[in-house]
Amino acid sequence: MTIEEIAKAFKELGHATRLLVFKRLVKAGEKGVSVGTLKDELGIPNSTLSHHISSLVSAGLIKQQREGRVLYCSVEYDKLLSVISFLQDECCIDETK
Amino acid sequence: MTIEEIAKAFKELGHATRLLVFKRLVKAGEKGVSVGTLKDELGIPNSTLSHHISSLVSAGLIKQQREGRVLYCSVEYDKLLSVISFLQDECCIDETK
DNA sequence: AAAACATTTCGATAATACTAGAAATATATT
DNA sequence: AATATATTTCTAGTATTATCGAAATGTTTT
Repeated sequence: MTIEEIAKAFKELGHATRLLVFKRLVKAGEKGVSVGTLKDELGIPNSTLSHHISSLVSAGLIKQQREGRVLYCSVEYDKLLSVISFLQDECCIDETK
Repeated sequence: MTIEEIAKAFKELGHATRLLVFKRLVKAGEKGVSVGTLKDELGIPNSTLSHHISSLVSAGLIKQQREGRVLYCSVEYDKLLSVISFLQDECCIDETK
C-alpha cells in the first residue's frame, strides 16, 4: 500500500457521515447493511448517501453486493486491517532511538 | 472523543503531504522535528507546509514548541492512541453476533 | 538597532468536495 | 407490460481546501 492509498482511506473516513456509515457496516459484519437501511437510519437523502458510499468504495474501504433489488454494503476488512497496521507499524512509537 | 473529533483527525491525515509529515514526526519521537527541517526534507514551500502543519495542530494530532527561533513539531500521542483505539474498538470485527 | 534567520499570515486563484432535488436505471411483482 | 421499489446519475449551487509568492512577524546575533 502506497502512502497515497493510505491517505485516500483516511480522507474518506474523515467525514462524520461516512465515518458513521463505516462504523455501522463494521458492526453489521459479513452481510452488511442495505443502502435503504442506511438511508433510514441516518436520515439523509438518497443522492447524498449514494455519493458518500461511492467515496468509501473508491477508497477500497467497503464493497457492494446486489441481492434482488437491494444493494448491500459491507466492509473490506483487508483495507481496515491495512489502515490499522499502518498506524501501528509505520507510525509506531519508537523510543529506542 | 466525539465522532466529529475522530472524523476531523482522519480528515487531516487524509492528505499525502500531511500524512508524510505525521509519519516523520512519529518516527522522530519526543522532541519532534523543526518546520525548517520538514520543509527541506519534503521540498515544499514555507506557506504550504505551514498550512498543513496548522491543520494537523487543529485536529490535535501534533503540537509545536518553540526553542529559540526554531519551532519544533511533535506528535500528540494521546490523539494517535485515541484514533488507533477507535479503529480497534468502535470498528472492531465482531463475529459473535 | 540592523541584519539574518525561521516561520506565519495575507491575498488570490484553482481545484475539489458537499448537498440535494429531479430524472434515469435496474430489478421485482402483479 | 404496467407498476412499485431500490438505488444511482445528472445537474447545479454553495462551500471548503490546496497552493504558493510576497509581505509581515518574531527571534537571535552582531
